[in-house]
Amino acid sequence: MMRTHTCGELSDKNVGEKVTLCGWLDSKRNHGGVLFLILRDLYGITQVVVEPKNNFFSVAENLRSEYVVKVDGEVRKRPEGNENRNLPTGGIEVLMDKIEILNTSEELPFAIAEYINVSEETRLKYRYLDIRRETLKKNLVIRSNIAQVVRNYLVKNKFYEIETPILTKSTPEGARDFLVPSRINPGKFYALPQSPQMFKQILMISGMDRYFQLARNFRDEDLRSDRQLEHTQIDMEMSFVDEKDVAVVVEGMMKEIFSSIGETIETPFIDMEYDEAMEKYGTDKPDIRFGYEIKDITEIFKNTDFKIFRQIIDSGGVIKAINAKNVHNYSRSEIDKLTETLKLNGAKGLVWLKMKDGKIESSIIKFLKDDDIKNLNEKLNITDGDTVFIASDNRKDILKYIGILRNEIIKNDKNPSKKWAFLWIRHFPLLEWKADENRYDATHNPFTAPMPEELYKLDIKEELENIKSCQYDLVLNGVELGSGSVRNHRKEIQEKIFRLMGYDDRQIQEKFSMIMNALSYGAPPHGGIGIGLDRLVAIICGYESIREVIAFPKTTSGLCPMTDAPSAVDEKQLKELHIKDI
RNA sequence: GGGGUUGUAGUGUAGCCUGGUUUAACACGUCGCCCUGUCAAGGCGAAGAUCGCGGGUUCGAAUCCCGUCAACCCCGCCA
Repeated sequence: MMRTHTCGELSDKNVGEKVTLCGWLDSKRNHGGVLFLILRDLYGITQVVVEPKNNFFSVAENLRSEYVVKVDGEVRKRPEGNENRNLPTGGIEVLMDKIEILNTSEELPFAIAEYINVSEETRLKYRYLDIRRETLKKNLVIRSNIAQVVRNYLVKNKFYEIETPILTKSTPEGARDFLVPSRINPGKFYALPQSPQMFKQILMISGMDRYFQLARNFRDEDLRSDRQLEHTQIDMEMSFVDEKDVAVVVEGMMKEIFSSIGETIETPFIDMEYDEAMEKYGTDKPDIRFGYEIKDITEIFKNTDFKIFRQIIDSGGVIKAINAKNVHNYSRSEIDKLTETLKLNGAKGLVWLKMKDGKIESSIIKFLKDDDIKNLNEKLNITDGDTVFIASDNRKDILKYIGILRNEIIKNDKNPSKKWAFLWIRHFPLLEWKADENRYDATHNPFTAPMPEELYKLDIKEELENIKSCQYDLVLNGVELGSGSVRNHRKEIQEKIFRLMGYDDRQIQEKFSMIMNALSYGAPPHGGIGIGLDRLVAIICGYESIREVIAFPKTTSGLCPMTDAPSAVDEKQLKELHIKDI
């Protein structure tokens, strides 16, 4: 072994031992006589002392930042009063005998220290230096630990880890595929998987009973702080299950993950119908660490003289309100800012009402009768300091606007009721009408099964958009962590859904032959879920951006500043792939 | 595809709105000298930027305008 200890493990117990440490020179403090070297590796930092009489003093004195060194020495207690209590190894130091330079380093673009601010672009270009820093290093360790907890848990619960192909068939559904030209088959392409969806279902049909994989999914769509071209999913599928069975497995897994980082979460998670979530929170991924329920107040204004509400109500629209309670009276400029945000998203305006020093103030105060205020108070429980926001529009758009509004209010609330708020959103609509393409589309994926009691609606045209499905989303603190469903295991139902989506028999055969064929040979009832590992780890580590928990992420334009990918390729390569140069 | 914000020594920022005392400032880092108990060590000194790139307006542009590239955020998109 090159080293006897790491830089993070020596303590009082080792005093008197001869040790050898390897690491990077974090910093050097030269006092003209005594010289301190701070050695760093993954595990921590250790102080090395070099005395002037040491034969290697001049070697040590001339070290530069991030030189890689091997130090032989003796562990000794630091002199009285010179301990560093902020450091696990701060009680001891290594009195150097000998030093060997294993490698040198150029001057760094930025110091390996937490307190140095560096732009994300520079961090990505020198990712290997960024990872040497404490934060990113810690994030990657946490991520690895979580992945390990997941594997252990699933294996313990009789899941088998099975790899599915990265080179697979392009599917017409969903996101844009990444295509890989086939050299051997001119003019043909593989696609990188958007998810192992069909393969995992086929593994159930294969009788593997329970499958999982930490699967990489690829989507050629624009990036965001919570979206990369490739992301990792905890992908799983189970046979002979209903939605509750899947939930039990996932909840158990989350419990173990959180307990591994010293956190407690409550199970079972809250169940919420999709319709209820939309009605109460205006979104299918509500952050229920906060209240701020949306209330329908259309009834209160049914006889109003306020022109805008009048028109909305007369044309079948609705009026909804949120009481921003326990925040503070919003100032005029804060309200203006909120209004601006809503308008950017297409809303027409925002009405406000607040109670200040026991008096009601409002942008529509002259239209409010005493009865209106009484009714509003009953519905919204308005007390001093509250600001109520009221928006109106048609039934469809209002939910979006009021959902955005609620999110803005949440941002101003620093007091969540709890740290981790998990919930299941259940029974999404199965189909939605796509007017521009003149067909129905699966709201989730085409393999999601309708709820058994809704099956008959598949044959009633007027009911198609009302069919509830066995789809469930897992939401944590307002973030969509994962999505799953009980699948169609009966071929004729799957066929019916494809037809509603506008595919004829020939297209079904062409595009989905593998799953359709497999479904005809005794497919068991099955269901599963895919949970975004990047998002999960990001939330746990306290980030909005998943780039902070990915070792080598891409920028928002899909570039990698470190490798310079994507890049141009040789003409020869293109020729082999039968691709014409552009 | 669209909108917004940003781009100034190695790093992070100020200056830009209101063009000229700017010889572009500050902090950290780097380099040199001093210093025997520091730990984001300290003291003294030095080097380092044609202000993302291209064009325009102007007597004069880091500063105003247009274009372009890149980063970040958002909409679309993401079953």
